[in-house]
Amino acid sequence: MIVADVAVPVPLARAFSYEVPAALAPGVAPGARVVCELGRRRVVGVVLEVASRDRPPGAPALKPLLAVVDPDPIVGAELLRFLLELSSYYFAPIGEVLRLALPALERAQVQGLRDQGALAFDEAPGGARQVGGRRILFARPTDAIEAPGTLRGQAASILAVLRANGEQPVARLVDTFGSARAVVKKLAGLGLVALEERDAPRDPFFQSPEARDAPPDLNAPQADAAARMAAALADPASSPRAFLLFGVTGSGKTEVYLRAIAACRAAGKGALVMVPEIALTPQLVSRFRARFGDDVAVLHSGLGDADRHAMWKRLRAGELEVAIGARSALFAPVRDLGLVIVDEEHDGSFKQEEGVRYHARDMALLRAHRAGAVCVLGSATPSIESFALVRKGKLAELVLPDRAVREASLPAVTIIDLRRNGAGPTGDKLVSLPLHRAIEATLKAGEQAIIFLNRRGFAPSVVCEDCGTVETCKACSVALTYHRGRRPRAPASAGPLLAQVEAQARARAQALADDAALDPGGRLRCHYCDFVGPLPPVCSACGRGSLALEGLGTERLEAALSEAFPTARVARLDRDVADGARSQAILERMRAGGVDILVGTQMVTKGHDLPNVTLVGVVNADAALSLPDFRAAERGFQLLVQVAGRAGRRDRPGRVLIQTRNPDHHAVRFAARHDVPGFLERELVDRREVDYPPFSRLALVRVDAADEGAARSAAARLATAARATPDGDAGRVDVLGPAAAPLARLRGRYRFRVLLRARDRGPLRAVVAALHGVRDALDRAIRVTFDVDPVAML
DNA sequence: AGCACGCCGACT
DNA sequence: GTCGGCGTGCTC
Repeated sequence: MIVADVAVPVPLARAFSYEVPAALAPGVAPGARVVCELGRRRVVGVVLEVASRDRPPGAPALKPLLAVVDPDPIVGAELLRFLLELSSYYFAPIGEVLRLALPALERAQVQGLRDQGALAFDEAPGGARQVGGRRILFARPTDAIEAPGTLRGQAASILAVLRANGEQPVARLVDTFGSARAVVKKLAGLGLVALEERDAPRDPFFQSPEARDAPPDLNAPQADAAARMAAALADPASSPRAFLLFGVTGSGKTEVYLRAIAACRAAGKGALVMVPEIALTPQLVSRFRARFGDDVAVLHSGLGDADRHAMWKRLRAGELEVAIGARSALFAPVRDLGLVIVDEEHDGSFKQEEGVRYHARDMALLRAHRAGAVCVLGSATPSIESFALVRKGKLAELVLPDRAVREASLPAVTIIDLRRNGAGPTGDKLVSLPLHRAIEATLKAGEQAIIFLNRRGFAPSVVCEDCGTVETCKACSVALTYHRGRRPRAPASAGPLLAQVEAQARARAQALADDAALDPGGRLRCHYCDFVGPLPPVCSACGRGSLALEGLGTERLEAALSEAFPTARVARLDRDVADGARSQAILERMRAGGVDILVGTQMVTKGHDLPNVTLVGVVNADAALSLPDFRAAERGFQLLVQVAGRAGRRDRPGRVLIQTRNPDHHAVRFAARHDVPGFLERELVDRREVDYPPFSRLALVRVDAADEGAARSAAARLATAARATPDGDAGRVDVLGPAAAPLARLRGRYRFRVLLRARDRGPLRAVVAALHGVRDALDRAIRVTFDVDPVAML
């Protein structure tokens, strides 16, 4: 009997065996999608293996496969082997990994399956997402006017929104008004709204044609790096095959990537490029398109499922040879993979923190290695893991020491000790006098400033003046952040420019004054569970005291700077004002000179060049450095270097001010000197001392449950079981904990963790495997997840 | 994860 | 007397 082992989309580690009917046999091969019955439902699975097998007598009969989905296997041999290996490395069920990696079923395929008659394909089979052509339904207000008082509630609100903002995609209305779909239909019935279905907008990355560029001349280090990679690409047997490209911001890493890709294509092979989520911008993509034309598959989250499927098929067919995308591009079915590039390899967004918790950088190295491909990790601030791999000889280091534009020099960094420097004229301690003066000078010179503050909102916490209690989220153990209400904009008077500017400044100053008096329009928000509530009039603990706003967030900083520099145009960039597209727009405005001071979080770190920025202020370096995480110093350092890199381009020297209460912290000191290798060297010493990665391997067991006692005792059981394991007992695996997670309660669930640490991977894996058995015996109200090579320790 | 089967409360 | 709550058990 021919038997197929099939990975099905359920969180089970094992594959399931099915009988291959003779009629389907030609299409059933490893990597093929098939329809099969699982329990009582039909699912789409992926064939892992096909074999002729005798069934032992008495064994229960196998169910037959019902249909083959694609004419050819959708997963190639190389990718399938890789996915299996990833699944086993992270202890992730293979079905989950495949679901993550594969594109959705096309509507036509579902139709085809239904047409085959045998199947009742009434909806997308479990696990397989179904997609159709992308059509978007728009609602547009008509000129008709309703009889007064006939509309209530959501109908009235939705109509008001449409009349105020013009037509909207119905899907967007649904985000705000849950039942918008039905309401809009009703409004259409009344003739108040017109509905129109349109094709989805063109892919934003391919909207305009891109003129082909000519490769620029390389400087010597670039040429050397490109040559080393080209040599590796030309001879698959050569070594080294994995590189760390260490180059400061502006040193021309991208050009080296482009050369490597060209060499890869010349060798008849395909290339895969991974970039951090926020770095995947039209600007970056146009550089690739300028060099390689439209033969680039851009895999991004805005891609419709149908487009995604089309990209997948074209890559798989070898029609497209280059794929570029964020983390999930790791699974792109590039044919004859010859090169894998991970840009900004230190970036945290390469680690998936949900579901299958894989690290795309680590897996990129693995995939490339198994495929015999060349792997290039690039960064201005390499991760300590990659640095350690260089030390071990696993990665060959290539250095681009200079900024590619010769006259550009690194900015001068000044550390401002917040313990010695008092508040500037704003009165806020976090806007010190030196920072204030620096902003002043920058504005006077007609240049731009970026002020970096890693805290969203107006005030990070709200505290009772009477009893000192901090308002906290009911579901999470974190302080609630105060956000201002949305305020009316200053009226756009048609007067002279100066008058307008002054009017705006007055409005902003007024807004600030209102806030000092605790504007009732403000909201308390939880940054972890997205709870939003009103600001209570009195302390919710003692019921007496009045509440005071504590600390400084980006909103307040924006207001304070607007007030202090009334003629400056101040903008803010953080998650509250901008999603992906809006943030690009704000950065574009900054680039065009429409903003003088940009206040923002992490988001200001990335994006395209801002040549007129000559001042970068880091308001509080300590926020990042004091997190309860062994990687806090590394992350803080990277952040400081990346932000500082925004200051000074071209002919203008830049200035960076770092405010801190820990001026002696090594992350601050080395960042101020732009000494990346020095920092890594020093950090390695610290890591060795505490025996953390890269000197050990970690696995984090997270336990959470709505019931605190249940979570605690489950964590204790897991820890005990880990210690009782042969490797735990023999001390080959340290078991740390159980302990309450730093965020002890999140979204109403109590969280505990057990950290496993070992010198070698084998024993660590043995313990994790043993704990899977313990988990399966636990109550289902308790959630246990295993995080191999954890990054975020919170 | 689904989706069953399976035993105890408020409704026609 | 049923409809239905979600507790545990299985899926080739």
